[in-house]
Amino acid sequence: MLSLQTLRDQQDGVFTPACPSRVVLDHVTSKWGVLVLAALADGTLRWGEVRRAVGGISEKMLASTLKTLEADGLVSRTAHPEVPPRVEYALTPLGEGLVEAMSPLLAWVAAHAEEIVSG
Amino acid sequence: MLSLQTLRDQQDGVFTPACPSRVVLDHVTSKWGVLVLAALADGTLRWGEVRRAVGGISEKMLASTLKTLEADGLVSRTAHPEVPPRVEYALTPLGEGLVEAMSPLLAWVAAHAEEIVSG
DNA sequence: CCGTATCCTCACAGATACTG
DNA sequence: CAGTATCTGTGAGGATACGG
Repeated sequence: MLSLQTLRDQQDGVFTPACPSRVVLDHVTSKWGVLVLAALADGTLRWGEVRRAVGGISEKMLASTLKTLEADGLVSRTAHPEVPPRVEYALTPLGEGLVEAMSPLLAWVAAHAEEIVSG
Repeated sequence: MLSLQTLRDQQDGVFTPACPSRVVLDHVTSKWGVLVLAALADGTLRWGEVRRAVGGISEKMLASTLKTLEADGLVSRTAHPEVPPRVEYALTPLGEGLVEAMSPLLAWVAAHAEEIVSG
């Protein structure tokens, strides 16, 4: 099974406290990051659509989560100069790779959530 | 690609605000949860070994993280009645399944961290 | 419609000290 | 060795109001 030790055998010092992977892991596994990325997996969404798709996220946290993901190069933002304004968010190729890597985790959690909370 | 919508098509209401999967997702993607689980993927570890394997985690957070994971049925705790005390932690079958589902994500983050932070 | 700005709070998290 | 106890702060996150 893939363990921390296995990863470190392949890549020296990975996931040690000072390693950048710790920062990326924090972004990716932030409270809302996973859900926003998964929401965009279907394709481009507008701001309000992301908000509804995720559900329960405040405007402030959506803005901040999208900014972090955009700064990380995982999500792209396209503003259309119209009235009323239209802004669209989509996964970058990098973000698509990440969502694929997250998929088994999401599927597992969806499948086992009931078992765990009732357990 | 696996999206929120895809998951909801298969399982009505999953990952909506009131769904238990949100709680499980929070536990699993907590700051230290991922790293502790990955550390245990190699096999049984003693308290101090987990602490060293993860790196940078305080005693308080290790205790609290292990408790949450144990309560979720993902990690088992075995206290050996010896002096000095010896306590061992291991993944349960459920936890092993979770770690397998997390593996692609960890591998992806390890592979792309540098690329992301350097922007 | 798509955000910013502001204020507030509470639980996450670190540091330190101590115990069976 | 394997924790618990306590104190403290920081910032993630929510609510509300407002602006382009």
